[in-house]
Amino acid sequence: MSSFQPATPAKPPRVLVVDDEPQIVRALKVVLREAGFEAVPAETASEALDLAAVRPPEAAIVDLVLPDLDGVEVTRRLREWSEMPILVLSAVGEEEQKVRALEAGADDYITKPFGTRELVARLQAALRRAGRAEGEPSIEVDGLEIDLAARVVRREGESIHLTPIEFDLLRTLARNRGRLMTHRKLLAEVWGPEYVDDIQPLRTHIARLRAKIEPEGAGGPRHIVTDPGVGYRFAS
Amino acid sequence: MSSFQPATPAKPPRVLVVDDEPQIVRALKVVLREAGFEAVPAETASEALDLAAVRPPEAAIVDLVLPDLDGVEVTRRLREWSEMPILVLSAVGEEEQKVRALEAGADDYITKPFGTRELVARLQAALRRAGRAEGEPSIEVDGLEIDLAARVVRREGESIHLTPIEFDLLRTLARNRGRLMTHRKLLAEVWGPEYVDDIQPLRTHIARLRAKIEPEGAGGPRHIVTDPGVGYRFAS
DNA sequence: GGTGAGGATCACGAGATCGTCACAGGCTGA
DNA sequence: TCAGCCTGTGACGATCTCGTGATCCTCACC
Repeated sequence: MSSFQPATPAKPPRVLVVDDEPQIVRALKVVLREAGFEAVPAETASEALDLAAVRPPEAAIVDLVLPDLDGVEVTRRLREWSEMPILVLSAVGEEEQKVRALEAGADDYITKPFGTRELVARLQAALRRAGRAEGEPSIEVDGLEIDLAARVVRREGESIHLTPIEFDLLRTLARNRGRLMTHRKLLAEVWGPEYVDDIQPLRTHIARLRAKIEPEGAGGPRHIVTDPGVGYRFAS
Repeated sequence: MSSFQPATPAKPPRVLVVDDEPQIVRALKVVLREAGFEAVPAETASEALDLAAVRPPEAAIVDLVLPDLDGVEVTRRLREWSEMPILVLSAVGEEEQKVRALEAGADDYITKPFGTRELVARLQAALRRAGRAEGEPSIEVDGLEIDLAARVVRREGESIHLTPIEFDLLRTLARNRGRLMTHRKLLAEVWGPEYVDDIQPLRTHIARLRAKIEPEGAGGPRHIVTDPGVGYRFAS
């Protein structure tokens, strides 16, 4: 997902628009369509979160003021499992709010009234940034070798058979080695956003994965480390 | 890019600051240093482009108005070879300018006057996108290293295990280092707004946190300082 | 020297979370 | 059809986390 060419809109990128003022939603719908996007409207935070979970959009535009949760909270919840660009809209330009939103993981904070061209330009800038992917080298840590492209894992030179879920799990952890991955992030990445609450299967597969890749005699797990109450981490 | 391993980020990320008004440059220098960055100043576009070419910074903050070329042109030229986050500053908030800057490849457009905390928050948001690794800076104070993105805390290079509440507490204090955090503010941030009066649990967790992060033999706590009757402060 | 308020520390227990296991359903290829 | 593999489920004991309340410390003030 990198080229947003209004020219050939085979499948326009979907943008979640969360605002409880109908006229704003309507206006944004028009503006976005003209810019080559498809607006997916939501009036409340919970509706937005549900929509995003069922079918993740390419980006989200969230009003700060909503009937149930505020925009910052929506940002935080989306960020629990998604890296999608999030733009927060607001009538107030208070600095404290901006900092809160940006620290919660928003990509931009736009104060109303805003020009529609500016909005589109900012959205495209955010998408451009998000699209910059990185090549996947193979990873080697401590006798364990993970070839991401070939989908092969070796320990001490000997290849280990992993099931699809096990490999996805390991890949996700290894890509972010050293970094803590929350349960929700792992579940979203491996199973899909609608599974962010199903922790038990995650536990089971972590156990199976450990049985295959962790060295035998060691005291505790060396590669996949548990952070109780938060998630797992692939030790670097 | 793929080089993670901020492992031992003794070197602060460098940020190119391009502005021909000395007082702005000076102010930004202070702000950036406090936020854990090193400012590399340039007064003209050509100087900035040379500096960036010789030793590419992690990000750039560019004023729209410069003696030789304007900020949009600087953005365009940097974008010819670099993906670094670029923030454009300007006194005018005219939409046309914003669109031009963003379309030229700028990551954000900030209108003066701006709050310094907002600027830092936007810079960090842009870096988070760009690198993924160095987004939220890892804070290092006196042998204690807090990697907010990875959710890892190290003392003397050795990683320390913190429980979720302990980490949230430390993160909140560290993000506001130097600033006094009242009991109520800490409680609201870490436990939630409805717990602002439950001071005793806060005390307990501060004690546990200190036991883990404070150096052994020292006289009193060095990192987390008590302000009797008011709150706590993370010493910078 | 006594007193009191605010803070630090500690041990404890309730409750949440984790790892593990056996089992059953579903899918696939022989 | 059947065997083998993959996956999710539910239950269990083990482990960890966190708030509580008691106790101790520190310091200012009388």
